Parts: sequence; structure tokens; C-alpha cells
Amino acid sequence: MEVHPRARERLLDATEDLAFTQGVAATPVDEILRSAGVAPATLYAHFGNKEGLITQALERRLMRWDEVWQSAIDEASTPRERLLAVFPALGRYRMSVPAARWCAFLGVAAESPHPGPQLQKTLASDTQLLTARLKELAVPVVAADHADALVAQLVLVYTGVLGMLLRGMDTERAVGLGLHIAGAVIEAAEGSRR
Amino acid sequence: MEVHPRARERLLDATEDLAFTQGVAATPVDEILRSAGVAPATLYAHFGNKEGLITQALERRLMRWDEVWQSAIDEASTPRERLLAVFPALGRYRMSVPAARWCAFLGVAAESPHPGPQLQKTLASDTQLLTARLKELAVPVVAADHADALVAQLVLVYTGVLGMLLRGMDTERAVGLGLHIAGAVIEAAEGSRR
DNA sequence: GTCTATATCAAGATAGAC
DNA sequence: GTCTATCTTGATATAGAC
Repeated sequence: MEVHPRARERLLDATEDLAFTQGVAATPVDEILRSAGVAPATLYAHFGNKEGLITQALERRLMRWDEVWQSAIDEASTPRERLLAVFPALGRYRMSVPAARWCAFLGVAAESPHPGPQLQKTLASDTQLLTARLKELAVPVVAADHADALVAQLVLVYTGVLGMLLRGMDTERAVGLGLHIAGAVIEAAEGSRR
Repeated sequence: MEVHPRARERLLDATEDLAFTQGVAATPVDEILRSAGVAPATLYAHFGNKEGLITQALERRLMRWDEVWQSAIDEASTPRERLLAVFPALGRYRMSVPAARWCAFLGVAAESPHPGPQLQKTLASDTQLLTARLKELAVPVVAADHADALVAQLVLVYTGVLGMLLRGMDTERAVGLGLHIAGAVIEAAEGSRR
């Protein structure tokens, strides 16, 4: 078979294409190898095993999501818009990467009852980024002692948007719904401050 | 090995215990058989294959959820309470059955990129029940032309609650958050009617 | 209908050459 | 680092007796 110098990147690309759309367990390593045009031993040389491959594909994905979200925040002009930017960012992000069926991180978490330490850490870093950044963005919008509660609510709404994708809703509509609900939630939080 | 006359029920119980907590693919048939104390051939005689077993376990589960939800609605005393009853019902339901890690239906959907017709139908019937019943309950609460939009929002919130379980939140807190957000969403919908 | 024993097969992972 | 070829395992499903 042909030799591919960028085997590593090709494997990560194929993993995003296949494992994050069909599910990890439903995607045999063979299929990833065929799609990447790479030999088995190459995969194991780079990633150790299948879980290592999945883990590093998630890590690369998280970096991209981080960038997309951050730039959406940078473009927004009010504290409220910055807090809500996570929703349009999600819409934009999903057009820029091989679309997971819903959420690559939650999807992998759902089928990994006993993740190894590395994978566990990577999965946690997704929720970590989500809550930490929302917290920063919430502080200018609501009173400090309401920020944590508001963040928890927004994380739930954001997670709900992802879940709607799994229920078959298209991205635009799910994001629009999420934005609307998040708006109502913020109103209510602002109201409770007065 | 010992003979079990209620092999069918035992298999469904074991499936709920194992497959809906660990994930379907992560739960070998052998493990279900061992847990049920039943022989392989018995399983295949009753259910045809693994997917058949999963499907029927989901169907039984949906019937129970239906009952729990309906009785929570019956206990509520105002239209608004009846509409919101889905949240406390979820909390009660999860204490009454072997707890899936988050949601048995969404969990199976997430790892089944190509479900067979029976499984597909069963998975759809979950979302179907959710939206249809919420629609009935929403009509007395908001103007008719806002009911569909409100239902979509509540389905998202409900789905978000389930997703938070997957993110590791405990049931009580997730349900409480969902109830709070749903309240805000309904306020906003009522407001837009005025 | 249920059991024991086993067939079949696919999947993850490795050996060894280049 | 990458390839070809193969090993090993573990999982789904079936055969045949009771």
C-alpha cells in the first residue's frame, strides 16, 4: 500500500469522520485504517491503542472548539452577547469540522463506562472549559452570588442543544432554540437580582 | 446450570442493570447471561438477537416511564404544574428503575448509527411520547399558536437534564435545575402572549 | 424452553521486514 | 515510520440433547 508521511494527521481526520459520527464502538479500527490509507502498525506506533487514538482526536477537537468559541466571544460587543456567544459559536464550529452526530465528547463519554486516565482527563477538560469560561463571562452580567447558578443553567441549556442533535434536530434550529432559552434564563437571573 | 422459568424477565432485568449503565456495546451478551443466570440459547429463543433484547428492554422501560409520568400529571393540580410534572416525574422514575447512566433511549441512540426497523421505531416512540404529551399539556398554559414553540423548548430542557446526568450531575440537582429553567421558559412564553 | 458445548467471525493488537 | 502478514482474543450466535 501507498506510504503516507502524514499518517498521524490522516488517522485523526479519519477518526473524526468515522468514530464521531457512527460511534466509537461501532467503528472498527480497520475502517479508520482503510479511510486513512494507513497500515495497522502505524496507528499503534503513534497512539498505542484505539483509546489513545480517540483521546488525541478529542484533544485536537477541543483545541479547535476553544478557538472558534473564543473568536465568537471576541466579536461580540456586550457582556450579554459574549455570554451568549457559545451558541452561535457552536453553530459555526459544527460547519467547520466533520460533524459528530451530536457531541464528540458526550458521545465518547456515553459509551465509555470505564475510561482510562488519559481519556477521562480529556473528557473532563471539555466540561471544565465550558464551565470555567462561562463563569468568567457571567460575572459581568449578573451579581457575583448568582453567577454559579446561572452558569449551571447555561451548561444545561448548552447540553440540551447537543442532545437535540442526537434527537435528530438540525443544528441551526437547535442553536436558535438554545439561544432563546438562554435569553429567558438570563432575564430571569437579572430579574432576581433587582 | 439451574433452570429459570422466568428467564425472559430475568434477561430484561439484567439488560437494564448492565447495558443501560455501561453502554450496550460495552456489555457483552455473556455478561447479561451470567447476571440473569440463563443460557445463551434461551436468550436467542426469546429475542432473536442482542438488538432484539435491547429493543424489548427499552419498550418495557418506556411503559414504566409512561406510567410514572402520567401519575405525576394526575397528582398535579394546575395546568402549569401538570406541564412541569415531567421533571419531578423523571426524578421519581430514576429511583424506581435500575438507573441508566443518563437516559436509556438516548444512550442506545448514541451508539446505534444504523438501528434496525424495530429498534428505530422504539427509539422514536420515546421522543414521540415526550413531544405529544407535552403538547397536550402546553395548550391550556399558553396561546395555541405558541404551544409548539414552547414544547420544543421544554423538550430541549428535558434533554439537557438528561445530558447533565451524563456530565456527572446527580439526579436531584439536574431535575431541580431543569424545573427552574422550564419555569423561566414558561414565564417568557406567557409574557409573549400578553 | 432450557441446557451444554461449540461454531463462526470480527476486532484489537503485534511480529518482523524494509 | 511504515508496510504486509498474522496472532489472539473475545463476542455473537447456533447445534443438538433433554
